Amino acid sequence: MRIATWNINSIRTRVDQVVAWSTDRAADVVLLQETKCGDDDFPFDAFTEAGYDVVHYGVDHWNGVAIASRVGIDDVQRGFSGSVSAPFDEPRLIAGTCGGIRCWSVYVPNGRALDDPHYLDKLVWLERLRGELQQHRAAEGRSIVAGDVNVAPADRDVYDPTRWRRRTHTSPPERDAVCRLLELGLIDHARDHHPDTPEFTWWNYRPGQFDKDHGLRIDLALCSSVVANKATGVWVDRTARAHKRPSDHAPLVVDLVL
DNA sequence: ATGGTAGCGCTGCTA
Repeated sequence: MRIATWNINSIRTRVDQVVAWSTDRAADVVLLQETKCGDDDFPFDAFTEAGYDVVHYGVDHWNGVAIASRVGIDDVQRGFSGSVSAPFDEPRLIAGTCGGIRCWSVYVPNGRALDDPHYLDKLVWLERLRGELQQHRAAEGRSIVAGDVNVAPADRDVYDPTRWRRRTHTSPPERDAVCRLLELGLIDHARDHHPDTPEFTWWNYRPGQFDKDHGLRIDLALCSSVVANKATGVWVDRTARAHKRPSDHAPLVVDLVL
């Protein structure tokens, strides 16, 4: 079983490349973020023709999350449970059960800047995510919570920590919020497998950033212990980022033997 | 200290 997470920065721009990648890599489940379209504009047919079912949660040209699966999708949840006033009403969360694994595709708010109100929104969003995952016991059984978390959990996940100090993605409150997700019992599988040489998942579009590997590890695959124990590998597919018109993120892949 | 690129959609916002 191969599960991937990938912020694709507009599905309409990259549908061919996403479907081809999923097929070429034989991904069973692909958790997508930043589809940047409403449900009516999502290119379902391209996935269906390739053998993938898709569930999508999008409203307009911002955010948007989806799950593509060739092992079925059941019990779909779009967004948070309960009331969904701002800042919890954006399409940043979708869950479904695929091949016996509860899969969560999450797109955490960026935060913009430490002195911007959206930064506080990011913190409360992460706390609500923690509550949602606790309520649904996502750390138990077979679960994976993956996506663009927009937080680099530690300095080793940043190409130049000094340059990134006192900015979003690295601030202590954001990192504490990610720690609290792990305290549920979820496991940052990529960190545990590559503790000394973290693989970045995002690079600024600015020329040279990818080639110099000036990136961040902000896409995470948080696994329940059952799933982590069945994982045989976790890796970032940098070839996707080398595409002639790539997303600014590369896919993060988790391989499991169930 | 600044600006560099990309996507959306049409002017500037978001990342």
